[in-house]
Amino acid sequence: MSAVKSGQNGAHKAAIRQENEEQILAAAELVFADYGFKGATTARIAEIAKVPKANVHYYFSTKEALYRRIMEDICDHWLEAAMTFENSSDPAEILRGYIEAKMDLSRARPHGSRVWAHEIIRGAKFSSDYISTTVKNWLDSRVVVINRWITEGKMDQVEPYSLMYMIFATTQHYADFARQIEIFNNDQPLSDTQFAEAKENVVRIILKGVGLS
Amino acid sequence: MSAVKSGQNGAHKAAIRQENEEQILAAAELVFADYGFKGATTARIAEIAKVPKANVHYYFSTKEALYRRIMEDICDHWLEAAMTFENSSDPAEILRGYIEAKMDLSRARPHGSRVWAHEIIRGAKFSSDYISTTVKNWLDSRVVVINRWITEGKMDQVEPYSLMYMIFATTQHYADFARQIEIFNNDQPLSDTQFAEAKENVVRIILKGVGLS
DNA sequence: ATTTATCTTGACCGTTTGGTCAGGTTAAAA
DNA sequence: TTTTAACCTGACCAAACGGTCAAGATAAAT
Repeated sequence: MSAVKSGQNGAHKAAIRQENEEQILAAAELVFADYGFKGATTARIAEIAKVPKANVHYYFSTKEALYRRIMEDICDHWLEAAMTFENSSDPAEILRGYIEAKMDLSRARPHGSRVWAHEIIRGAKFSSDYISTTVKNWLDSRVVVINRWITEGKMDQVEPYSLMYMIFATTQHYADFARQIEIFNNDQPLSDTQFAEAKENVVRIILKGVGLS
Repeated sequence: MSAVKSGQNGAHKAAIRQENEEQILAAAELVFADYGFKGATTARIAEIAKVPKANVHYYFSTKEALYRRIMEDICDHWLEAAMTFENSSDPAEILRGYIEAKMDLSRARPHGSRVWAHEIIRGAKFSSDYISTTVKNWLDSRVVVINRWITEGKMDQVEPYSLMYMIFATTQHYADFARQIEIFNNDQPLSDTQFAEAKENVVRIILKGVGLS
């Protein structure tokens, strides 16, 4: 018997596998977030996941396989946030919704954002395909939407890419540079209230900045 | 004789030392920018600097000493840009000048920005003192200036920290995420013209966003 | 009860790591 | 010219690295 109870038909084994994989994935996300792919060590991941190092390699054949799996999970979550950027309805509400979704993602999964940051800073060696296809297609279609809003006179004539980069940068900054923000905030992580206010400030400045308020 | 000629009084030796140190420092900045402190290797630094690995340790006793030196140089350059944020004259011009100075810094020294990003993402293990003293003091004094502008009715009532974080994030994004931007730009680095336009767009959105245009 | 498939892990392997060092070269000082 | 101080580097080392493996433990299937 273990902490995970057996229902029937090998449910116990399946549960053990799931629990171990989750523990290893969570540990890996943290370690990759701190050190990037090259700097991270499987020994440290095993230590945090509280399993022997050999067990990490039992569930994930190589460090690279584990890293790719982490990247997939991160991309899935990013896509979820991206979905909030629809092309119907009111521009201000759409932009607000997307900025808030990205801010919330930075708050809920800060490690994921930091892994992504490492990946891009180093030159997107593992993810350039994903960026040049999935992400680029998504971005280009949003650019079309923004340009339509501009043509329709709904907002200022801003360069859509510059605007999107500003949104990417600012929202992810609250995850990637959380430690710096914490130091400026008298060594205290932003409280839920402070974060909610930051979110509102970001939305307000950007919306007004592009003539949407 | 070597490529570096002797003037007199040990000038040759001094010149050799300077040239080697510069070559090692340039290589180290690049490698630390790619991999962070832990992921970087002295062998790779030596390879890029085109000196034997033992020579790297002759000029810089340890990898950590080399890293600290790089961080010092980065901080010096950041301080230069920070100086453009004066507390006299027109708010719009001051903010514009600072944003442009930070964008130019991202363009001129992208590796430095990426080293800094690694450092903070990992938790500012080497630089928390510098941030909590020099940088925090500078930031807090700028916050006072911005609050004065607000009191004087010169700009909107924006939370100064949120604004500064937005400027940090957006300007540094053009260095740290240059590879991602390059992919979006059809695998071409931003040209000087594109970069100048991006700079102007950032300035325009932020200035208007805080009611300064 | 026995077999089978999965899970577990200490010990180990070849390679890479940061760092050392002895012995050599070069150029400035005496 | 001789001495001295600085520079150079191949060879080396202990520790840490990603990954392997054989032998054992556990639980599902027969």
